[in-house]
Amino acid sequence: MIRTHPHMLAQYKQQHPYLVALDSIILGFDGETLRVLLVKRGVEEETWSLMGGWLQPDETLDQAANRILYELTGLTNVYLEQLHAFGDPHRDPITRTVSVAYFALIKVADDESRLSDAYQAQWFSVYDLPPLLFDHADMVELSIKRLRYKAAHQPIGFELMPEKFTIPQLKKLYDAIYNTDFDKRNFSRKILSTGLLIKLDEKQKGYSKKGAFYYQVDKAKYQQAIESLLSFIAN
Amino acid sequence: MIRTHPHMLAQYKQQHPYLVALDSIILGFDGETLRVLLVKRGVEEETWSLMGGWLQPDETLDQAANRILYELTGLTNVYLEQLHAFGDPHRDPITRTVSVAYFALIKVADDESRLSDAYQAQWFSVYDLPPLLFDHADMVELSIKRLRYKAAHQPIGFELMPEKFTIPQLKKLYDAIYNTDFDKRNFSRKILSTGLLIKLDEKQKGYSKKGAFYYQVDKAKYQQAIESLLSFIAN
DNA sequence: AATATTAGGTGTAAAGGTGACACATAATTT
DNA sequence: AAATTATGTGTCACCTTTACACCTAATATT
Repeated sequence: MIRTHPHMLAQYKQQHPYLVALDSIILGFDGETLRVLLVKRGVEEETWSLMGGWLQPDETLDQAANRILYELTGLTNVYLEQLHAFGDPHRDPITRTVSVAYFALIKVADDESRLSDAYQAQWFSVYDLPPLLFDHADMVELSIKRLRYKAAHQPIGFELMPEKFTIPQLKKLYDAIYNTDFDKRNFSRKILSTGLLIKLDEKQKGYSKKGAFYYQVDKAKYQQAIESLLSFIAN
Repeated sequence: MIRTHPHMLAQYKQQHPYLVALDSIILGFDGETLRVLLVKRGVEEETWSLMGGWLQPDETLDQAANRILYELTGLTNVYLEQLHAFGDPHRDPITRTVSVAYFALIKVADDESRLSDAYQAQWFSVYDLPPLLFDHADMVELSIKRLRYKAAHQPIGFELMPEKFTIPQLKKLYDAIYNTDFDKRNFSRKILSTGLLIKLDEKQKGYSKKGAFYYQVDKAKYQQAIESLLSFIAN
């Protein structure tokens, strides 16, 4: 039995334990700019940082990341994915800490009201960030890369949209993600050809004269698309 | 100063530290089958496992993964990439351990001779694995998915090829990765159209009657291709 | 009431890439 | 000298992508 192997235990006891933290890059889209949610955590009043917390003894990493996200936003069922583990020996000057970064995509509208007051949370443009704690700027940078990479291969952008949205709104999101200006005609054709959107009868009022039709995601098809992506790649 | 903030330190002291391990999924290709290098580590004589080790106080995660890979294979400058952190509370029954898994792609020819004897290392087909320690089977599974995903979008397959190789050999690698049989004519057209290969004058002898020309990777262009992928995606 | 304005939405044609398939070629074996 | 076997080039139909033009709906202006 491994469980009680004496050499094994000795080998374990020689090792140094470290603190394990989780940090979340919470990305949102306000209709114009790609934004990241930053907080002033507890006692670190001077510096903006990512929302984070410690791994508890009874949790998996995913559970911990979800818990921490919930503590700040009150949201569950959020798109949340492990990004990368950061383990530079000096990344946290107080004590050696390995941080597992997660990135979350949320619908800003959902959020607004529910934000916990305890953290002085605020949305910042990802292209104009304040100085951040530790290596959190690296984490944000990597998350943008990951978002660009994924959004190019998977219909992941919907995670940042409200329940109903227009094609021009979605185009603005992709413009913001890639910092460019896609052709509206080709963009809408490409998006609609995925068959993942359901056109609603309702039009958006106020923003433009003509008004654009609202769409919503066909959740069943969307789920299927995300899941079948891997088999699909291999022809 | 954060460094000496009293509340801060108190907060840190309440936390539980855990052991941090690294495990490497070392993938190779022998010309026919995609293989993973497994070991019988130290005292765990009964079970095959991934090569792994503990994070040392002075190392980054990448450094630790490289060190551990070197200990087994004697190789440096290997394609090595962080895969995922695994942190189920009970994944290691002896004590709570968070393991950061890395996946490595190596040229089997390189390896052969240099393998350390200390670990009883052996290559196994990824499609026919023995029972593995802890959650190592999950790690291997995830690494195959990642490899399939990446190889579909990036010219990463070359990492598994020897310095010079033929197009039919490369096709066999892709056949093995995707468990399929690509059309040789379309495959070679697609590969050559990347402009990443340099044709050599030399032909492979012995394997077939006609013999296939050897190619090698244009390393400058390859490096550029890997790096420029992100900007490239956004048109 | 008529016209101008503005953003939404549809259409189209050229160019490029992909997939399915046939055949010529080089070198070894018989 | 003929047969064999895997290499490597060629072609054609089809689909996707790109670039660009114009019509439309609804509000704003005169």
